[in-house]
Amino acid sequence: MATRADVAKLAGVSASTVSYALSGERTISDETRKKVLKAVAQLDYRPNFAAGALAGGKSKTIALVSPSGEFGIALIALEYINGAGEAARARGYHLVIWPSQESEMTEIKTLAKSGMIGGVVLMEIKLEDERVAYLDRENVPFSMIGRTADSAKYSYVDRDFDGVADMGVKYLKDLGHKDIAFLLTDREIGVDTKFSSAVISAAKKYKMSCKKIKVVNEASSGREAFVTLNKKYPEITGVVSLNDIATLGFLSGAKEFGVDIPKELSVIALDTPQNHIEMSWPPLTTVNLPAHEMGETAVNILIDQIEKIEKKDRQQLFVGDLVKRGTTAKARNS
Amino acid sequence: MATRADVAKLAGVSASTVSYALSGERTISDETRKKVLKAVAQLDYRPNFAAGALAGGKSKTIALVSPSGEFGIALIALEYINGAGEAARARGYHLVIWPSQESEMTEIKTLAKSGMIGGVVLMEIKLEDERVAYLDRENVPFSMIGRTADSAKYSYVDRDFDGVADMGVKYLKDLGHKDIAFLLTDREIGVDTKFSSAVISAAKKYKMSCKKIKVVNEASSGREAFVTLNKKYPEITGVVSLNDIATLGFLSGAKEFGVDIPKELSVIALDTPQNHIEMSWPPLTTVNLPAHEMGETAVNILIDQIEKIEKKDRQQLFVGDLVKRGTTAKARNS
DNA sequence: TTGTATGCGTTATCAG
DNA sequence: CTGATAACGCATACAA
Repeated sequence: MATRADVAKLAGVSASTVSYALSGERTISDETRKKVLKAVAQLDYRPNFAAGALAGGKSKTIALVSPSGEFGIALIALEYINGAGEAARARGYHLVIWPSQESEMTEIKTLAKSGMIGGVVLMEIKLEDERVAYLDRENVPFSMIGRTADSAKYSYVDRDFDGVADMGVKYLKDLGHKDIAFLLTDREIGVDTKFSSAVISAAKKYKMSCKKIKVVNEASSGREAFVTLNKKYPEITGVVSLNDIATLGFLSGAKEFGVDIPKELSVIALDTPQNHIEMSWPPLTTVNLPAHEMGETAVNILIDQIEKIEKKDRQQLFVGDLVKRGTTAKARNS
Repeated sequence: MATRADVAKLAGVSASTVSYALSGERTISDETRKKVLKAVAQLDYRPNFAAGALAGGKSKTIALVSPSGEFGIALIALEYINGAGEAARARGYHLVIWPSQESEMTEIKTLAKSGMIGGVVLMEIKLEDERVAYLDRENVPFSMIGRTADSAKYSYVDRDFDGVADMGVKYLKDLGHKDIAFLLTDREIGVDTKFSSAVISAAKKYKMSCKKIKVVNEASSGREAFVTLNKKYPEITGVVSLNDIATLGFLSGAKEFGVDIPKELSVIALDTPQNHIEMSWPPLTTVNLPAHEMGETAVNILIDQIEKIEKKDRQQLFVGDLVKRGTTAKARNS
């Protein structure tokens, strides 16, 4: 394995020159740089991460604390992970996966002190999150996918809840719907609360009536939601769902009871994976979450922070795209 | 951050003694060990990975080359990843994620030469895989999730195709089914071929007739498969599916055409994620793939190899569990 | 613009 | 059983 010394010898320069030529930390004549780069290519030299981390005191490795993975979040999680991994590599960093059941503090501590981690990306953020407090206190650079209640001073990417809800609800409004319902889990965590009020205020903005139906992350629950809706709220013509599995059950329930989607009832699912493929018939109209891009961004703002690059956008909100498929149509009464 | 030297000083021993006390690479008196461990605890000392890798020449970091992620594999992939990550950590290793679009050789080379990788876990193995050949040639320890055509000499975990097919088909037989069909994608890669012949021979073993229906990974395709089946093969009472998305479409098609599942037709899906949650109504009977455990095992056999621990089981095949839910019942004609 | 020297925290090789 | 001491490959302050 070629080392920096080998490169130096071949290029006829000193070892440190090679370092600087590669890192750009000081000015180098064009001629020397060319010699160095040529030698690098010839020897197929790749810098040794461990040595770099040890000598420089800073590691070019980022840890991503990943959730253990229920089904629902799993798909999205992988998009985040791949996005983060790609962004890291693009900037010369490594991305370590740290599967963590809970907010295991010992894990986080080992991480922070292993000397091989330059920063941390956190997922599954709670409104009050002790991991955040700890990393902040220990001066470990970190960014979040999601955010705490007191996120003002931290770096994060998150969904733009209002934007997402608005996009979905407005589309129904444009199709002439006036009475809608929304399906949502009720897990007492930030996401649910935020989506709930976002949908409600979007409906209010467009002067639509809006009922909330609670579901859990299962098809059977979505089916029951349909039964409830069908019985209790016959006036409703449009449904916004925030759980794609329950949505599948909902569609299935409609089919079972002979209600035609989208002719009699429109359904739109929010917050679905970007590479959502057609899991239902008719295929579901969705507002996708750009998870891949969010993962990338989370890493990029973290690296900016590590490398002390000043950027304004240390907090970014994402909406995603409305993908019109087969479950939405003009309101039956419009 | 406490270093080994600090520990040595506090414990009143030499630096190297601390190393050996921790690694167990040479015999240490009980008394000294206790002193050392106490000092370690007091200072909350955590070894520095980078220094270890640099000095020892061997890194306690494993890279997992992860697929970019279509929907179909994504779920399973996350289970693999988390399993692998946990196993790695349990043995004092780190798991780096290396998202890789194709079998990008440059990526693999960077990896192998970065000096921070002690071994590699490969996913999405092709029958002929140049990454495998390269790692073998370069003497980089690796294990595979999946296997090449010439896998005899390598370490891997894989599904037991025959076992999985047998489990599913036998269950249908036990329910009195005699004429079955199976849904399968046809991507010209190892998995499809192996599952295809495994199902066919299981059917033959149990003296059942068996038709093959090709699908792609979409609900609409599953729906069409139902239409085909309904028209062309009315005698069939049981269906084995190897694609859970298409299966959803299949169920939906049955509902649309008023065919009762499971009374008139049984459906069982093979090779689904272990934490498969109820995506359909009625909930799908499945044979799960123990992906989490497979990820763990892939890492464990790799570490055995790295640490030159002799084990027989460097190749392991997995079947998984039959989970009986609501889409299977006694054959209508039995 | 470039070269020299030192140290990062370990592991491994010597001695004792 | 234990203690010195030399690498490991690189970054960086310092000298030229």
